Amino acid sequence: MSNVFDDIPFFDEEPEQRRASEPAAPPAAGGLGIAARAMAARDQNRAAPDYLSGLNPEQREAVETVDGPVLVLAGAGTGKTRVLTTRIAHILATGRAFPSQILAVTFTNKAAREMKERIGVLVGGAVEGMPWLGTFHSIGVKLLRRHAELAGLRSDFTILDTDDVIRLIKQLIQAEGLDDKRWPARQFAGMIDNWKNKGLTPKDIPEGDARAFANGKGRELYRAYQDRLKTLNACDFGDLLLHPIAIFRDHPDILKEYHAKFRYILVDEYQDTNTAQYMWLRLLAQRPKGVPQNVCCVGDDDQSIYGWRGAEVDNILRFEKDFLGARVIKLERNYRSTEHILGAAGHLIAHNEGRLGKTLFTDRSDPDDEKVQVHAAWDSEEEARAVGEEIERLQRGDADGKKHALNDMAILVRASFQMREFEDRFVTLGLNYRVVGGPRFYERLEIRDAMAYFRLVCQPADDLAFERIVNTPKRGLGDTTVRTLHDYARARDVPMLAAASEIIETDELKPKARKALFDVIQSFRNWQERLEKTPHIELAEQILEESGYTDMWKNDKSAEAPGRLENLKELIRSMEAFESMRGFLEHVSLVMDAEQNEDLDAVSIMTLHSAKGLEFDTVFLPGWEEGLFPHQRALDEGGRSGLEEERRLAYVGITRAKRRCHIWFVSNRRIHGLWQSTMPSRFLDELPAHHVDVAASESNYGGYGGRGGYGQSRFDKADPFANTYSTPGWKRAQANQTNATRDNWGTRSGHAVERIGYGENGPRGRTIEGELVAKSVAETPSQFTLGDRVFHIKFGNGNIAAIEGNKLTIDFDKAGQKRVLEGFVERV
DNA sequence: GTGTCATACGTTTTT
DNA sequence: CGTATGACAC
Repeated sequence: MSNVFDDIPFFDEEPEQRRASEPAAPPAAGGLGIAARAMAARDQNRAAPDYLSGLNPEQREAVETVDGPVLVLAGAGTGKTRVLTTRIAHILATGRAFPSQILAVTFTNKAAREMKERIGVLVGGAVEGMPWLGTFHSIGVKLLRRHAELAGLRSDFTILDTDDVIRLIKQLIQAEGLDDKRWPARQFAGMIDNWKNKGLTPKDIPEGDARAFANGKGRELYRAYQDRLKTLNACDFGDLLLHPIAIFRDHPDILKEYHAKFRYILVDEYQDTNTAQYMWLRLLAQRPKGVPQNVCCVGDDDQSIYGWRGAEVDNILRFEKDFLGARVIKLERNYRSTEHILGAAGHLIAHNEGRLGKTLFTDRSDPDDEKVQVHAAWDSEEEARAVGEEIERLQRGDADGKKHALNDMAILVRASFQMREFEDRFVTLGLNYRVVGGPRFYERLEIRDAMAYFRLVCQPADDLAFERIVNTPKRGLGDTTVRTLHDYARARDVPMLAAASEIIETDELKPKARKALFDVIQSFRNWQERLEKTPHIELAEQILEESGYTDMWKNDKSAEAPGRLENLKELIRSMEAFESMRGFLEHVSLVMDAEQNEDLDAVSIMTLHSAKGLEFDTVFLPGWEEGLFPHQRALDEGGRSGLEEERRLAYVGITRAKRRCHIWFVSNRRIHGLWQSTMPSRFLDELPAHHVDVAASESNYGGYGGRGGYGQSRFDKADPFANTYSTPGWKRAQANQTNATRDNWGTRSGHAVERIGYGENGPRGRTIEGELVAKSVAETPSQFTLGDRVFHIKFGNGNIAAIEGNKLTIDFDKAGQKRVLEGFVERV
């Protein structure tokens, strides 16, 4: 392997120097590089390198099958990240490539960071030497900075975030003379995003799409948007992928250089790739016949939950066709969860069609392991209360004698509005919680303002930044002045800051505005001069001081003002980690998250989507009701595939749990301000009885059980007939319970034994027995008949209009037609 | 330019 | 029902 690298063009500064002074192959030992350290690690034990020990056979195969295409189907909790990082370490240790010759792509910055850290641990020391490990977007930026001119940009282009994009589009819509209320900029931004996810440029978009917006001007508007970006020397997120794709396509010589450069390619979360990312990857990974395609994609089709934003599960299903001779390795040994949790999750996901079909298993089996618990509550308030109680019980340790940390518990919801009820409850309880994934640091008003100042100093052509802060703080440069300036700039095709310098020489503006504008220009000239001389942190402070921005908040007497000032300080502090203001800006445009406080012991509350990749000892999954989960809109707009994605989301939720998983559903939930009667989720029906307990004791089926004061719901207080009322559904349900199958809403299921191992039913094996509860139609006839007059606590009196098993459709006198479980009504 | 009223809307989200 | 955004008046 002596001279194989000689012909490889290097683009990295570091290897470039090395090539000039040293042999091309990675240094054997003693060097400072990551490869050298890895090789040293290998040499210590030639037979079985350290880093390979402790891998199971499949993991080891995935690590050691380094040449040729490999698809690793890694189920939840099967050591996916470990495989990826070890594989990289292996490539380095065996001297197959320099760190800079490995392209490793992730979806989130967090994943990239984690991977870097873990490779560092394996190889010893920090991983400065992996310049091409990052997100699709951060690698896209890197590529684009090098070849910007081929995309009609300068290499110092700015990256716009969604907020900038929307403001820009709004301007364009108005410029077209269109009504921006009828054609919301936000919506069009979404459309552009979707097009770009599919790799479509203005000429490629379907005629129907083009017509659907702005009186048929969709395509022109998209084109105008791209033109505007070019004049602004700016990019949106989609362009970070699309521009490189276009460059690779139009310049085969450049693509060839990268082919030579990237000897090994790895992709994480492959099931989440969209069409544009797929195109990008294929361009880089596919080689002429006979040339090895060393590409390794890792993913899990069962965890594909981003179809709605353009991810194509097909990409993973199609891998073997795209890369002929691909080795497919399944990782099914789970190191995370109990067999009950895996059993429940596996049985649920088996209801999906078109899977690649994995079955997670574990050796660990402990008779003390808790089954997955299904709980019922009357309404969402009681749900929050009961979850809070369970959390406190675990915390105190009365459940199993062990005290559990709040950090090991999480509540995973389908939609963020569900969080509020939990937050309210936890505030009253004084229970620490943390909301993960909410509004982010860099999206805050004051941070965005400050960033706009910095952006404009570094990039004088950034008109969006200019418009944002030209009158913040107030300088008497109102709408009219800005519009005049805007038109002036557009007419001459120059950036607004430059136009401002010109316009103050004319008499187009009123003297007052002219003076104010002059001061702004002077300030920016000043700061720009200091950019190279002054340390960026000092400069940042000076900018915020001299512009009057910090004063603006100091003089603000509102409650948030102190917090905003604190955030600005935090912003300055976070700049310390960067060597220049430009470096910082680049980081922020790509990494919108800020670290959470890990020291505090707190329950995590987050959406199921943001829980992917995480794990907790105890997981609470509230809101398993038809319409919410699966979500009605997913059903309406996505049909069967929409339902399957919801089911995958449920699967993701359950598999986050290591030891305990509590699922909840309620009978009444407030949706859009109105109380709605809700049906238990169909996913509950799809859980295997064998691994699930229906917990009756604590909550008394939403307060209906009436055993002791504990479960008293406000229903009991509100209704004088509560006691008599508490009988029908619940008592019948209890009477119908069989030993193995506890059946919660009065439907007799009858399947006592699970006959088919979870996951063994092939793609078409839809008949799955041993479910928790039989399907909607009950085997026992309803005690009600059509036309019966009934009473419901929330909806009052009504007549039965239809009966399906235990589900009644009732025309209520006041509340209109609703579907409710028969257990919740009483004949009058 | 700021504050107040009216109206619309109401999954999931990274980069 | 609650929030977020926009229009309009002061």
